Amino acid sequence: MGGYDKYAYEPFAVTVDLAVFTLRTGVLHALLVERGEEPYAGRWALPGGFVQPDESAETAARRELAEETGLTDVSGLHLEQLRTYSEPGRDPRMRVVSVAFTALLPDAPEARGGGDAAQARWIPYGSVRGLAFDHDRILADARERVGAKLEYSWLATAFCPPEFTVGELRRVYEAVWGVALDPRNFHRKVTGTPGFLVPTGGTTTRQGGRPAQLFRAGGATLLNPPMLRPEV
Amino acid sequence: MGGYDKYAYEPFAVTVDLAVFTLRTGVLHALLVERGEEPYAGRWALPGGFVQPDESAETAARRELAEETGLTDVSGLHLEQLRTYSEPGRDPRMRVVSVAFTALLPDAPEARGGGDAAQARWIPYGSVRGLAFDHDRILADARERVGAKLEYSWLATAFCPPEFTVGELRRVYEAVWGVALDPRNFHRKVTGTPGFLVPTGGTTTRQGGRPAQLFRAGGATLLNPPMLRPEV
DNA sequence: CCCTTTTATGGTCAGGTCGACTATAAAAGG
DNA sequence: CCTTTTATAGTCGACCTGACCATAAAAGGG
Repeated sequence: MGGYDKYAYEPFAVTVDLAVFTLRTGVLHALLVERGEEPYAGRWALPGGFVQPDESAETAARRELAEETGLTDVSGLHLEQLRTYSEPGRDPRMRVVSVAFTALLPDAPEARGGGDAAQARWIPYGSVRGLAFDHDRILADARERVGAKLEYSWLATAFCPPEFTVGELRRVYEAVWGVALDPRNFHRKVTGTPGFLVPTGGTTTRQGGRPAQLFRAGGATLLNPPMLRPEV
Repeated sequence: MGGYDKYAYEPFAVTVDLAVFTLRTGVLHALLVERGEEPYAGRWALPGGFVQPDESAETAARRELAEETGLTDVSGLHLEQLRTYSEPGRDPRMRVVSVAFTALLPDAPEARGGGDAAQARWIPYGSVRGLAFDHDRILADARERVGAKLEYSWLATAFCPPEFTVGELRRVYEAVWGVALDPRNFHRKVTGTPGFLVPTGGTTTRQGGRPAQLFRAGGATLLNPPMLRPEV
Protein backbone atom coordinates (compact mmCIF):
# COMPACT_ATOMS: atom_id res chain seq x y z
CA MET A 1 0.00 0.00 0.00
CA GLY A 2 2.89 2.30 -0.68
CA GLY A 3 1.09 3.92 -3.56
CA TYR A 4 -2.10 3.73 -1.59
CA ASP A 5 -3.11 7.36 -1.51
CA LYS A 6 -2.15 8.07 -5.07
CA TYR A 7 -4.55 6.05 -7.18
CA ALA A 8 -8.26 6.17 -7.50
CA TYR A 9 -9.62 2.78 -6.53
CA GLU A 10 -12.18 0.58 -8.15
CA PRO A 11 -14.66 -1.31 -5.98
CA PHE A 12 -14.71 -5.07 -6.15
CA ALA A 13 -17.15 -7.66 -4.91
CA VAL A 14 -15.43 -10.00 -2.45
CA THR A 15 -16.63 -13.55 -1.96
CA VAL A 16 -15.45 -16.69 -0.24
CA ASP A 17 -15.39 -20.09 -1.92
CA LEU A 18 -15.14 -23.29 0.11
CA ALA A 19 -13.46 -26.54 -0.81
CA VAL A 20 -14.91 -28.84 1.85
CA PHE A 21 -13.59 -32.38 2.07
CA THR A 22 -14.61 -35.42 4.02
CA LEU A 23 -14.09 -39.17 3.92
CA ARG A 24 -16.99 -41.53 3.29
CA THR A 25 -16.23 -45.22 3.36
CA GLY A 26 -12.59 -44.53 2.61
CA VAL A 27 -13.24 -42.28 -0.38
CA LEU A 28 -12.48 -38.57 -0.51
CA HIS A 29 -15.63 -36.51 -1.10
CA ALA A 30 -16.11 -32.81 -1.77
CA LEU A 31 -19.14 -30.70 -0.95
CA LEU A 32 -20.72 -29.18 -4.07
CA VAL A 33 -23.87 -27.17 -4.72
CA GLU A 34 -25.96 -27.12 -7.84
CA ARG A 35 -26.46 -23.66 -9.30
CA GLY A 36 -30.02 -22.57 -9.95
CA GLU A 37 -29.35 -19.44 -11.96
CA GLU A 38 -27.28 -18.08 -14.79
CA PRO A 39 -24.47 -18.04 -15.35
CA TYR A 40 -23.68 -21.74 -15.12
CA ALA A 41 -27.25 -22.68 -14.21
CA GLY A 42 -27.50 -26.40 -13.48
CA ARG A 43 -23.75 -26.76 -13.04
CA TRP A 44 -22.00 -27.83 -9.89
CA ALA A 45 -20.09 -25.20 -7.97
CA LEU A 46 -18.25 -24.77 -4.71
CA PRO A 47 -20.32 -23.45 -1.81
CA GLY A 48 -19.63 -19.87 -0.89
CA GLY A 49 -21.02 -16.37 -0.83
CA PHE A 50 -20.38 -12.71 -0.36
CA VAL A 51 -18.33 -11.35 2.49
CA GLN A 52 -20.56 -9.07 4.53
CA PRO A 53 -19.44 -5.56 5.54
CA ASP A 54 -18.71 -6.48 9.16
CA GLU A 55 -17.01 -9.80 8.46
CA SER A 56 -13.50 -10.95 7.75
CA ALA A 57 -13.14 -13.54 5.02
CA GLU A 58 -12.51 -16.17 7.71
CA THR A 59 -15.72 -15.28 9.50
CA ALA A 60 -17.67 -15.39 6.26
CA ALA A 61 -16.16 -18.75 5.38
CA ARG A 62 -17.15 -20.27 8.71
CA ARG A 63 -20.65 -18.88 8.41
CA GLU A 64 -21.02 -20.35 4.94
CA LEU A 65 -19.61 -23.65 6.13
CA ALA A 66 -22.30 -23.87 8.81
CA GLU A 67 -25.04 -22.93 6.38
CA GLU A 68 -24.02 -25.38 3.68
CA THR A 69 -23.25 -28.40 5.83
CA GLY A 70 -26.21 -27.91 8.13
CA LEU A 71 -23.94 -28.45 11.15
CA THR A 72 -24.84 -26.43 14.21
CA ASP A 73 -21.31 -26.30 15.59
CA VAL A 74 -18.48 -25.73 13.12
CA SER A 75 -16.17 -24.08 15.64
CA GLY A 76 -13.90 -27.10 15.97
CA LEU A 77 -13.61 -27.86 12.28
CA HIS A 78 -10.42 -27.31 10.39
CA LEU A 79 -10.76 -24.24 8.15
CA GLU A 80 -7.80 -22.72 6.40
CA GLN A 81 -7.24 -20.08 3.78
CA LEU A 82 -6.11 -21.56 0.47
CA ARG A 83 -5.45 -18.56 -1.78
CA THR A 84 -7.25 -15.71 -3.51
CA TYR A 85 -8.47 -15.86 -7.09
CA SER A 86 -8.70 -12.51 -8.80
CA GLU A 87 -8.49 -12.95 -12.58
CA PRO A 88 -10.52 -10.14 -14.17
CA GLY A 89 -12.74 -12.44 -16.24
CA ARG A 90 -13.46 -15.15 -13.69
CA ASP A 91 -17.06 -14.03 -13.20
CA PRO A 92 -18.84 -12.87 -16.36
CA ARG A 93 -21.18 -10.50 -14.55
CA MET A 94 -18.84 -8.33 -12.54
CA ARG A 95 -15.43 -8.02 -11.00
CA VAL A 96 -15.30 -10.56 -8.19
CA VAL A 97 -12.31 -11.37 -6.05
CA SER A 98 -12.72 -14.63 -4.19
CA VAL A 99 -10.85 -15.81 -1.12
CA ALA A 100 -10.83 -19.61 -1.24
CA PHE A 101 -10.78 -21.78 1.88
CA THR A 102 -10.23 -25.44 2.54
CA ALA A 103 -12.27 -27.18 5.22
CA LEU A 104 -11.96 -30.75 6.50
CA LEU A 105 -14.77 -32.67 8.19
CA PRO A 106 -14.44 -35.86 10.21
CA ASP A 107 -17.80 -37.37 9.45
CA ALA A 108 -20.22 -36.64 6.65
CA PRO A 109 -23.69 -35.61 7.68
CA GLU A 110 -25.90 -35.48 4.62
CA ALA A 111 -25.61 -31.98 3.25
CA ARG A 112 -28.50 -29.65 3.79
CA GLY A 113 -28.26 -27.07 1.10
CA GLY A 114 -28.00 -24.01 3.26
CA GLY A 115 -30.09 -20.92 3.35
CA ASP A 116 -30.41 -20.65 -0.39
CA ALA A 117 -32.22 -22.77 -2.90
CA ALA A 118 -29.11 -24.58 -4.13
CA GLN A 119 -28.88 -28.23 -3.24
CA ALA A 120 -25.66 -29.22 -1.49
CA ARG A 121 -24.29 -32.72 -2.04
CA TRP A 122 -21.24 -34.79 -1.19
CA ILE A 123 -19.60 -35.88 -4.44
CA PRO A 124 -16.69 -38.32 -4.71
CA TYR A 125 -13.64 -36.26 -5.63
CA GLY A 126 -12.85 -36.46 -9.32
CA SER A 127 -16.25 -37.76 -10.41
CA VAL A 128 -17.53 -34.35 -11.54
CA ARG A 129 -15.76 -32.01 -13.96
CA GLY A 130 -16.83 -28.74 -15.49
CA LEU A 131 -17.64 -26.87 -12.28
CA ALA A 132 -18.88 -23.31 -12.59
CA PHE A 133 -16.48 -20.36 -12.80
CA ASP A 134 -12.87 -21.36 -12.02
CA HIS A 135 -13.97 -23.81 -9.37
CA ASP A 136 -12.37 -26.81 -11.04
CA ARG A 137 -9.04 -25.19 -10.48
CA ILE A 138 -9.82 -24.08 -6.94
CA LEU A 139 -10.89 -27.59 -5.98
CA ALA A 140 -7.79 -29.10 -7.55
CA ASP A 141 -5.56 -26.56 -5.79
CA ALA A 142 -7.24 -27.39 -2.49
CA ARG A 143 -6.78 -31.12 -2.91
CA GLU A 144 -3.14 -30.66 -3.80
CA ARG A 145 -2.61 -28.47 -0.75
CA VAL A 146 -4.28 -31.00 1.55
CA GLY A 147 -2.16 -33.80 0.13
CA ALA A 148 1.03 -31.81 0.63
CA LYS A 149 0.14 -30.78 4.17
CA LEU A 150 -0.45 -34.37 5.22
CA GLU A 151 3.28 -34.87 4.78
CA TYR A 152 4.53 -32.48 7.39
CA SER A 153 1.53 -31.69 9.60
CA TRP A 154 -1.01 -33.46 11.68
CA LEU A 155 -3.81 -32.36 9.36
CA ALA A 156 -5.00 -35.93 8.83
CA THR A 157 -6.56 -35.94 12.31
CA ALA A 158 -8.99 -33.25 11.09
CA PHE A 159 -10.64 -36.00 9.01
CA CYS A 160 -11.02 -38.23 12.05
CA PRO A 161 -13.49 -38.21 14.95
CA PRO A 162 -12.16 -37.07 18.34
CA GLU A 163 -11.12 -40.62 19.16
CA PHE A 164 -9.71 -42.66 16.35
CA THR A 165 -7.49 -45.64 15.64
CA VAL A 166 -4.19 -45.81 13.82
CA GLY A 167 -5.90 -47.67 11.02
CA GLU A 168 -8.49 -44.93 10.56
CA LEU A 169 -5.72 -42.37 10.40
CA ARG A 170 -3.92 -44.47 7.82
CA ARG A 171 -7.02 -44.67 5.65
CA VAL A 172 -7.04 -40.87 5.53
CA TYR A 173 -3.58 -40.86 4.01
CA GLU A 174 -4.46 -43.63 1.61
CA ALA A 175 -7.61 -41.86 0.42
CA VAL A 176 -6.01 -38.46 -0.06
CA TRP A 177 -2.78 -39.73 -1.59
CA GLY A 178 -4.38 -42.53 -3.56
CA VAL A 179 -1.79 -45.08 -2.50
CA ALA A 180 -1.64 -48.08 -0.19
CA LEU A 181 0.59 -47.71 2.85
CA ASP A 182 2.15 -50.53 4.80
CA PRO A 183 0.09 -50.83 8.01
CA ARG A 184 3.04 -51.89 10.17
CA ASN A 185 5.40 -49.16 9.03
CA PHE A 186 2.67 -46.55 9.34
CA HIS A 187 1.85 -47.73 12.84
CA ARG A 188 5.51 -47.60 13.86
CA LYS A 189 5.91 -44.12 12.42
CA VAL A 190 2.89 -42.44 13.99
CA THR A 191 3.12 -44.09 17.38
CA GLY A 192 6.82 -43.34 17.51
CA THR A 193 6.43 -39.60 16.94
CA PRO A 194 6.18 -37.98 20.39
CA GLY A 195 3.39 -35.53 21.08
CA PHE A 196 0.97 -36.53 18.35
CA LEU A 197 -1.01 -39.54 19.48
CA VAL A 198 -2.34 -39.73 23.02
CA PRO A 199 -3.84 -43.11 23.90
CA THR A 200 -7.22 -42.81 25.55
CA GLY A 201 -7.08 -46.31 26.99
CA GLY A 202 -10.16 -47.46 25.14
CA THR A 203 -10.38 -49.81 22.19
CA THR A 204 -12.82 -50.31 19.37
CA THR A 205 -13.70 -52.90 16.79
CA ARG A 206 -15.72 -50.59 14.58
CA GLN A 207 -13.42 -51.33 11.66
CA GLY A 208 -13.70 -55.10 12.21
CA GLY A 209 -10.85 -57.41 13.09
CA ARG A 210 -8.77 -57.28 16.21
CA PRO A 211 -9.69 -54.47 18.64
CA ALA A 212 -7.61 -51.36 18.03
CA GLN A 213 -6.42 -48.80 20.53
CA LEU A 214 -8.14 -45.42 20.49
CA PHE A 215 -6.12 -42.21 20.38
CA ARG A 216 -6.72 -38.50 20.58
CA ALA A 217 -4.64 -35.96 18.68
CA GLY A 218 -1.81 -34.58 20.80
CA GLY A 219 -1.01 -30.90 20.90
CA ALA A 220 1.80 -30.83 18.37
CA THR A 221 1.02 -29.66 14.84
CA LEU A 222 4.23 -30.20 12.90
CA LEU A 223 5.49 -33.64 11.96
CA ASN A 224 9.25 -33.84 12.07
CA PRO A 225 10.63 -35.78 10.31
CA PRO A 226 7.76 -35.66 7.80
CA MET A 227 5.75 -38.56 6.47
CA LEU A 228 6.98 -38.92 2.91
CA ARG A 229 4.45 -39.44 0.15
CA PRO A 230 5.48 -42.45 -1.94
CA GLU A 231 6.48 -41.82 -5.54
CA VAL A 232 3.93 -42.32 -8.28
CA MET B 1 -20.54 -18.73 -4.32
CA GLY B 2 -23.50 -20.95 -3.66
CA GLY B 3 -25.38 -18.15 -2.01
CA TYR B 4 -24.06 -15.80 -4.60
CA ASP B 5 -27.25 -14.51 -6.11
CA LYS B 6 -29.09 -14.12 -2.86
CA TYR B 7 -27.28 -11.37 -1.00
CA ALA B 8 -26.70 -7.77 -1.77
CA TYR B 9 -23.00 -7.19 -1.92
CA GLU B 10 -20.85 -4.48 -0.48
CA PRO B 11 -17.97 -3.05 -2.50
CA PHE B 12 -14.47 -3.37 -1.12
CA ALA B 13 -11.19 -1.78 -2.05
CA VAL B 14 -8.67 -4.46 -3.04
CA THR B 15 -4.95 -3.88 -2.66
CA VAL B 16 -1.77 -5.89 -2.85
CA ASP B 17 0.95 -5.78 -0.19
CA LEU B 18 4.44 -7.02 -0.92
CA ALA B 19 6.91 -8.65 1.46
CA VAL B 20 10.10 -8.40 -0.59
CA PHE B 21 13.22 -10.09 0.75
CA THR B 22 16.84 -10.09 -0.29
CA LEU B 23 20.21 -10.95 1.18
CA ARG B 24 22.84 -8.27 1.72
CA THR B 25 26.18 -9.40 3.11
CA GLY B 26 24.56 -12.50 4.53
CA VAL B 27 21.76 -10.69 6.32
CA LEU B 28 18.08 -10.95 5.43
CA HIS B 29 16.63 -7.57 4.41
CA ALA B 30 13.07 -6.52 3.65
CA LEU B 31 11.94 -3.71 1.37
CA LEU B 32 9.97 -1.04 3.25
CA VAL B 33 8.53 2.34 2.31
CA GLU B 34 8.06 5.35 4.54
CA ARG B 35 4.51 6.66 4.55
CA GLY B 36 4.04 10.32 3.81
CA GLU B 37 0.38 10.69 4.75
CA GLU B 38 -2.10 9.82 7.43
CA PRO B 39 -2.87 7.37 8.73
CA TYR B 40 0.50 6.15 9.97
CA ALA B 41 2.37 9.13 8.47
CA GLY B 42 6.13 8.71 8.94
CA ARG B 43 5.80 5.01 9.70
CA TRP B 44 7.34 2.21 7.70
CA ALA B 45 5.01 0.07 5.63
CA LEU B 46 5.13 -2.67 3.05
CA PRO B 47 5.13 -1.55 -0.57
CA GLY B 48 1.88 -2.11 -2.40
CA GLY B 49 -1.08 -0.44 -3.97
CA PHE B 50 -4.52 -0.80 -5.44
CA VAL B 51 -5.44 -3.51 -7.88
CA GLN B 52 -6.55 -1.83 -11.10
CA PRO B 53 -9.79 -2.83 -12.84
CA ASP B 54 -8.09 -4.78 -15.61
CA GLU B 55 -5.50 -6.52 -13.42
CA SER B 56 -5.34 -9.71 -11.42
CA ALA B 57 -3.75 -9.44 -8.00
CA GLU B 58 -0.67 -11.20 -9.40
CA THR B 59 -0.33 -8.66 -12.19
CA ALA B 60 -0.73 -5.79 -9.79
CA ALA B 61 1.86 -7.27 -7.47
CA ARG B 62 4.43 -7.61 -10.22
CA ARG B 63 3.77 -4.08 -11.39
CA GLU B 64 4.25 -2.75 -7.88
CA LEU B 65 7.39 -4.82 -7.47
CA ALA B 66 8.90 -3.19 -10.56
CA GLU B 67 7.89 0.28 -9.42
CA GLU B 68 9.22 -0.07 -5.90
CA THR B 69 12.49 -1.82 -6.62
CA GLY B 70 13.30 0.25 -9.68
CA LEU B 71 14.17 -2.91 -11.60
CA THR B 72 13.31 -2.84 -15.26
CA ASP B 73 12.84 -6.60 -15.59
CA VAL B 74 11.04 -8.37 -12.78
CA SER B 75 9.73 -11.19 -14.96
CA GLY B 76 12.20 -13.76 -13.64
CA LEU B 77 11.81 -12.91 -9.97
CA HIS B 78 10.12 -15.23 -7.55
CA LEU B 79 6.69 -13.85 -6.65
CA GLU B 80 4.17 -15.89 -4.75
CA GLN B 81 0.85 -15.29 -3.08
CA LEU B 82 1.09 -15.41 0.70
CA ARG B 83 -2.49 -14.98 1.91
CA THR B 84 -5.27 -12.42 2.04
CA TYR B 85 -5.87 -10.11 4.99
CA SER B 86 -9.44 -8.97 5.37
CA GLU B 87 -10.12 -7.97 8.99
CA PRO B 88 -12.78 -5.24 8.96
CA GLY B 89 -10.75 -2.74 10.96
CA ARG B 90 -7.35 -3.18 9.35
CA ASP B 91 -7.54 0.17 7.54
CA PRO B 92 -9.14 3.01 9.52
CA ARG B 93 -10.37 4.86 6.43
CA MET B 94 -12.34 2.22 4.57
CA ARG B 95 -12.91 -1.44 4.01
CA VAL B 96 -9.76 -2.76 2.36
CA VAL B 97 -9.02 -6.38 1.52
CA SER B 98 -5.35 -6.93 0.81
CA VAL B 99 -3.78 -9.83 -1.06
CA ALA B 100 -0.25 -10.22 0.29
CA PHE B 101 2.64 -11.53 -1.80
CA THR B 102 6.14 -12.65 -1.04
CA ALA B 103 8.96 -11.80 -3.45
CA LEU B 104 12.59 -12.88 -3.35
CA LEU B 105 15.45 -11.00 -5.01
CA PRO B 106 18.95 -12.29 -5.68
CA ASP B 107 20.84 -9.05 -5.44
CA ALA B 108 19.86 -5.81 -3.81
CA PRO B 109 19.88 -2.77 -6.05
CA GLU B 110 19.37 0.31 -3.93
CA ALA B 111 15.64 0.88 -3.78
CA ARG B 112 14.20 3.67 -5.82
CA GLY B 113 10.99 4.60 -4.16
CA GLY B 114 8.66 3.99 -7.05
CA GLY B 115 6.20 6.24 -8.72
CA ASP B 116 4.95 7.80 -5.53
CA ALA B 117 6.57 10.10 -3.05
CA ALA B 118 7.33 7.40 -0.50
CA GLN B 119 10.96 6.48 -0.05
CA ALA B 120 11.73 2.77 -0.42
CA ARG B 121 14.59 1.28 1.62
CA TRP B 122 16.13 -2.10 2.36
CA ILE B 123 15.92 -2.70 6.11
CA PRO B 124 17.53 -5.62 7.97
CA TYR B 125 14.72 -7.95 8.96
CA GLY B 126 13.71 -7.50 12.58
CA SER B 127 15.31 -4.10 13.05
CA VAL B 128 12.06 -2.17 12.59
CA ARG B 129 8.85 -2.77 14.48
CA GLY B 130 5.58 -0.92 14.48
CA LEU B 131 4.88 -1.00 10.77
CA ALA B 132 1.71 0.65 9.52
CA PHE B 133 -1.61 -1.21 9.40
CA ASP B 134 -1.20 -4.96 10.02
CA HIS B 135 2.08 -5.06 8.13
CA ASP B 136 4.11 -6.35 11.07
CA ARG B 137 2.05 -9.49 10.96
CA ILE B 138 2.16 -9.80 7.18
CA LEU B 139 5.93 -9.48 7.17
CA ALA B 140 6.28 -12.05 9.94
CA ASP B 141 3.94 -14.45 8.15
CA ALA B 142 5.97 -14.03 4.97
CA ARG B 143 9.26 -14.72 6.69
CA GLU B 144 7.84 -17.80 8.36
CA ARG B 145 6.54 -19.08 5.02
CA VAL B 146 9.89 -18.53 3.32
CA GLY B 147 11.70 -20.36 6.11
CA ALA B 148 9.32 -23.29 5.87
CA LYS B 149 9.53 -23.50 2.09
CA LEU B 150 13.31 -23.68 2.17
CA GLU B 151 12.90 -27.09 3.74
CA TYR B 152 11.13 -28.84 0.94
CA SER B 153 11.62 -26.65 -2.13
CA TRP B 154 14.40 -25.15 -4.13
CA LEU B 155 13.28 -21.66 -3.17
CA ALA B 156 16.72 -20.73 -1.85
CA THR B 157 18.03 -20.39 -5.39
CA ALA B 158 15.66 -17.43 -5.85
CA PHE B 159 17.98 -15.50 -3.53
CA CYS B 160 21.01 -16.36 -5.64
CA PRO B 161 22.31 -14.97 -8.93
CA PRO B 162 21.93 -17.18 -12.02
CA GLU B 163 25.29 -18.80 -11.29
CA PHE B 164 26.12 -19.44 -7.68
CA THR B 165 28.27 -21.59 -5.43
CA VAL B 166 27.24 -24.15 -2.83
CA GLY B 167 28.54 -21.81 -0.17
CA GLU B 168 26.36 -18.96 -1.37
CA LEU B 169 23.35 -21.25 -1.30
CA ARG B 170 24.25 -22.33 2.19
CA ARG B 171 24.43 -18.73 3.37
CA VAL B 172 20.83 -18.28 2.22
CA TYR B 173 19.70 -21.05 4.53
CA GLU B 174 21.81 -19.73 7.37
CA ALA B 175 20.45 -16.19 7.00
CA VAL B 176 16.79 -17.18 6.76
CA TRP B 177 16.91 -19.86 9.45
CA GLY B 178 19.32 -18.01 11.70
CA VAL B 179 21.47 -21.07 12.29
CA ALA B 180 24.92 -22.27 11.24
CA LEU B 181 24.96 -25.33 8.98
CA ASP B 182 27.85 -27.72 8.57
CA PRO B 183 29.44 -26.83 5.21
CA ARG B 184 30.44 -30.41 4.36
CA ASN B 185 27.11 -31.99 5.16
CA PHE B 186 25.30 -29.24 3.29
CA HIS B 187 27.56 -29.71 0.29
CA ARG B 188 26.96 -33.44 0.30
CA LYS B 189 23.19 -33.01 0.58
CA VAL B 190 22.69 -30.49 -2.20
CA THR B 191 25.15 -31.97 -4.67
CA GLY B 192 23.72 -35.41 -4.04
CA THR B 193 20.14 -34.47 -4.85
CA PRO B 194 19.62 -35.17 -8.54
CA GLY B 195 18.08 -32.50 -10.73
CA PHE B 196 18.76 -29.45 -8.60
CA LEU B 197 22.30 -28.27 -9.15
CA VAL B 198 23.77 -28.18 -12.66
CA PRO B 199 27.51 -27.43 -12.75
CA THR B 200 28.36 -24.74 -15.26
CA GLY B 201 32.03 -25.70 -15.38
CA GLY B 202 33.20 -22.32 -14.13
CA THR B 203 34.62 -21.43 -10.75
CA THR B 204 34.79 -18.28 -8.70
CA THR B 205 36.68 -16.90 -5.74
CA ARG B 206 34.29 -14.04 -5.04
CA GLN B 207 33.70 -15.37 -1.55
CA GLY B 208 37.44 -15.67 -0.86
CA GLY B 209 39.28 -18.88 -0.13
CA ARG B 210 39.62 -21.80 -2.43
CA PRO B 211 37.85 -21.43 -5.80
CA ALA B 212 34.32 -22.84 -5.71
CA GLN B 213 32.40 -24.50 -8.50
CA LEU B 214 29.56 -22.53 -10.07
CA PHE B 215 26.12 -24.06 -10.49
CA ARG B 216 22.82 -23.18 -12.05
CA ALA B 217 19.46 -24.23 -10.62
CA GLY B 218 18.17 -27.42 -12.20
CA GLY B 219 14.59 -27.80 -13.28
CA ALA B 220 13.23 -29.64 -10.25
CA THR B 221 11.29 -27.63 -7.68
CA LEU B 222 10.60 -30.08 -4.87
CA LEU B 223 13.32 -31.33 -2.55
CA ASN B 224 12.74 -34.93 -1.56
CA PRO B 225 13.81 -35.88 1.03
CA PRO B 226 13.59 -32.37 2.46
CA MET B 227 16.33 -30.36 4.10
CA LEU B 228 15.43 -30.40 7.77
CA ARG B 229 15.66 -27.20 9.74
CA PRO B 230 17.69 -27.83 12.91
CA GLU B 231 15.90 -27.53 16.23
CA VAL B 232 16.15 -24.31 18.19
C1' DC C 1 58.73 -17.19 0.21
C1' DC C 2 56.65 -19.30 4.23
C1' DC C 3 52.77 -19.06 7.24
C1' DT C 4 48.21 -17.97 8.65
C1' DT C 5 43.47 -17.33 7.36
C1' DT C 6 39.60 -18.46 4.65
C1' DT C 7 36.66 -21.17 2.04
C1' DA C 8 35.75 -25.61 -0.58
C1' DT C 9 35.26 -30.35 -0.71
C1' DG C 10 36.36 -35.53 0.02
C1' DG C 11 35.80 -39.24 3.48
C1' DT C 12 34.56 -41.94 7.73
C1' DC C 13 31.68 -43.58 11.35
C1' DA C 14 27.79 -44.24 14.40
C1' DG C 15 22.98 -43.67 14.97
C1' DG C 16 18.43 -43.03 13.14
C1' DT C 17 14.76 -43.84 9.71
C1' DC C 18 12.52 -46.33 6.11
C1' DG C 19 10.72 -49.95 3.16
C1' DA C 20 9.96 -54.85 2.77
C1' DC C 21 8.85 -58.65 5.18
C1' DT C 22 7.95 -62.63 8.90
C1' DA C 23 5.09 -63.41 12.67
C1' DT C 24 1.58 -63.21 16.08
C1' DA C 25 -2.89 -61.48 18.32
C1' DA C 26 -7.72 -60.80 18.72
C1' DA C 27 -12.03 -60.12 17.12
C1' DA C 28 -16.35 -61.69 13.64
C1' DG C 29 -18.72 -64.91 10.76
C1' DG C 30 -19.70 -69.22 8.78
C1' DC D 1 -13.08 -74.88 14.47
C1' DC D 2 -11.48 -72.42 10.61
C1' DT D 3 -11.19 -68.52 7.56
C1' DT D 4 -11.18 -63.60 7.13
C1' DT D 5 -10.06 -59.21 8.79
C1' DT D 6 -7.58 -55.89 11.18
C1' DA D 7 -3.89 -54.68 14.69
C1' DT D 8 0.71 -54.68 16.29
C1' DA D 9 5.64 -56.56 17.47
C1' DG D 10 10.07 -57.34 15.45
C1' DT D 11 14.02 -57.90 12.03
C1' DC D 12 17.11 -56.79 8.34
C1' DG D 13 19.47 -54.10 5.00
C1' DA D 14 19.62 -49.70 2.48
C1' DC D 15 19.90 -45.09 3.02
C1' DC D 16 20.26 -40.48 5.32
C1' DT D 17 22.15 -37.48 8.76
C1' DG D 18 25.09 -35.22 12.05
C1' DA D 19 29.69 -34.91 13.92
C1' DC D 20 34.01 -35.06 12.77
C1' DC D 21 39.05 -35.68 10.43
C1' DA D 22 41.55 -34.31 6.57
C1' DT D 23 43.09 -32.03 2.50
C1' DA D 24 42.96 -28.43 -1.38
C1' DA D 25 43.45 -23.95 -3.19
C1' DA D 26 43.22 -19.32 -3.08
C1' DA D 27 44.63 -14.33 -0.54
C1' DG D 28 47.34 -11.58 2.50
C1' DG D 29 51.04 -10.58 6.04
C1' DG D 30 55.53 -10.95 7.59
